[in-house]
Amino acid sequence: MTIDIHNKLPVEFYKRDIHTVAKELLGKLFVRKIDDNYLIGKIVEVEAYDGRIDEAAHSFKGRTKRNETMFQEGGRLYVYFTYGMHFCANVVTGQEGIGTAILMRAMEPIEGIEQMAINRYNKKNIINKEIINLMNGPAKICQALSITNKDNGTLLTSDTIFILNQPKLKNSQIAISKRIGIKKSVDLPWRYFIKDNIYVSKR
DNA sequence: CCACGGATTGGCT
DNA sequence: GCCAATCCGTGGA
Repeated sequence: MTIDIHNKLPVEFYKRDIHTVAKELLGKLFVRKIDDNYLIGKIVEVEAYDGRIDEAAHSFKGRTKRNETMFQEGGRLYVYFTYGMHFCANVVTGQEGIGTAILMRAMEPIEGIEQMAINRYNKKNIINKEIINLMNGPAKICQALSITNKDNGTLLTSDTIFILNQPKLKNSQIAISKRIGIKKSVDLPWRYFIKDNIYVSKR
C-alpha cells in the first residue's frame, strides 16, 4: 500500500465535538510506522469518554499525572496502562483543558499483518481466526501495533503515528450501544461501531 | 502503610 | 462463564 501523506487527518479534525469525531473515526486508517514498516488498521469500533459529565472517564476527577494527555488539545494519542499488563490507546479530542478522548476498541488489519502476528502471537503465519483476533480489543490493538506508554502524548500528525482520511460512513452503517467493561456511567450510549463488521470486539 | 480495583485478556471448566 | 495474571494510582487507617 502506498501512503499518501496528503491524506493525513489534520489537527483540526480532532479539535471538534467528541461524538462527531468518534463517529467520523470509523472507517479511517490508523497508521503506525516502525522503522520503515507500516502497520495499518481500519478503525471499526470506538468509545467516547467525556470527563465533564462521565464518571467512567479517567479525566472525571480532574488533571493528574496519569491523565494529563487527555486534557491536552485534541490531536494527540492518550495511552494508559491497566490491569498490570495492558495498554489502551485513545484519540484526544476538543480544546485544551476539556478532558475528552476516544478509546479505540477494535481495528480491521489492513497492512503489516505478519508483523502484527509476531507482536501478538510471536509467529508470522496465522489462520483466519487469529487474524480476526489480532486487534478486536483495545489492549490487543496496542500489542499488535507496539503502542506503549512511551507513545503517550504523541501528536497524531507525527511521522510515526497518524490517521489517514477515508470517505465518511453513512449513518445507516454505524451502530450505537452502551460501553463495555465499565462500572460507572454504564448507561451512556457512547460506543460506536461499524454494523456487521466481523472485527468488532463484541456484538 | 496497606488494600483494592481497573476503559482487559486468555485459558480452563 | 469464571478467574488469574500483574502493576500502579487511589483512598482509607
